[in-house]
Amino acid sequence: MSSPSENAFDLGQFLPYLLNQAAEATSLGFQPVYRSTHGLSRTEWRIIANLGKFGALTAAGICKASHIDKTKVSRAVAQMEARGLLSRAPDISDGRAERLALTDGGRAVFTEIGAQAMSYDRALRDRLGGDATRALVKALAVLSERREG
Amino acid sequence: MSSPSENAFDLGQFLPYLLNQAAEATSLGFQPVYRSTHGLSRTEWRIIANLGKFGALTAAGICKASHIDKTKVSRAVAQMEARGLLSRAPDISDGRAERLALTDGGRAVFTEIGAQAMSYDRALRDRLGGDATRALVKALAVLSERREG
DNA sequence: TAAGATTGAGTACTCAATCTTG
DNA sequence: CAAGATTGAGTACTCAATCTTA
Repeated sequence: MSSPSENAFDLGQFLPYLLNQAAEATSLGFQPVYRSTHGLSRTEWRIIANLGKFGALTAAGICKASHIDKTKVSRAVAQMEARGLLSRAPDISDGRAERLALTDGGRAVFTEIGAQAMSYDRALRDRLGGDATRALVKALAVLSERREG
Repeated sequence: MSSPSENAFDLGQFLPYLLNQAAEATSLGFQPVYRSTHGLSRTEWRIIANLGKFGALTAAGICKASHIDKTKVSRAVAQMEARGLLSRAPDISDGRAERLALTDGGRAVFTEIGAQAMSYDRALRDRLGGDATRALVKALAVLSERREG
């Protein structure tokens, strides 16, 4: 009765925990690429990835696309502008917003890290195999749906 | 040629990013249970879950079991002791270590949050279905394997 | 008044250094 | 000197408040 009960909660079978472990393991495995080589934080790398994909965005657009907090984006963008990775221009249609875009240097970083990211991703998918990868991606999409609350 | 290329990196198909999105969505969904109701951080809740499962551990044991950083554990444990959730006792066999265990109050918290966690987990698995859940858990285990490096 | 964006204050995290015991 | 555990300093995050324009 007082021994480890099969009715007791086991963190090791809790999906949010298992998801976090896999997310951290795979994120840490890729971290050296943007961190050691380019001195970027994960937030900065994600902003570069979004600007590289969409071409130009406002800060709010980056927030929506990446689910990064607006204060993180604001501070990261300021530093990335100072480092010459992106440029800011007033938004023609909305005086409150600013149009953010990668500079040539930022695009070069995107191209280089992006290539390594695709290679890293392929390696992960190879480890899983095609069927398991498809099943995983589908499950993650279901779990990522934002519920009202 | 300069339009969004199909050869360019897409964060939305990058497994570490997708894993992070799902991990955050599911973690945030459960957060109110330990945070609002008991004023616990995720680290504190994880420590309770580990002590609840294993009965008693040293700080290093918690680190190994949960992959939480040792300084996080040290500071969380100090605060949890002050709040009466766990107790410390000198380890008989090793004068450097301390044996950590839940108090009656800590066990009550574990029982209550644990029950809600199992319910939350069941709901997630129901959303996925049995086959998808099994495939997901297996894939997460593969991706969580710590690689040398 | 709301939305885009920034700032300030408090908290928490990260990394190295430290203390104690094996 | 290595291992368990804690502490300090610097950085980053979180949440509320603020500023400007729609």
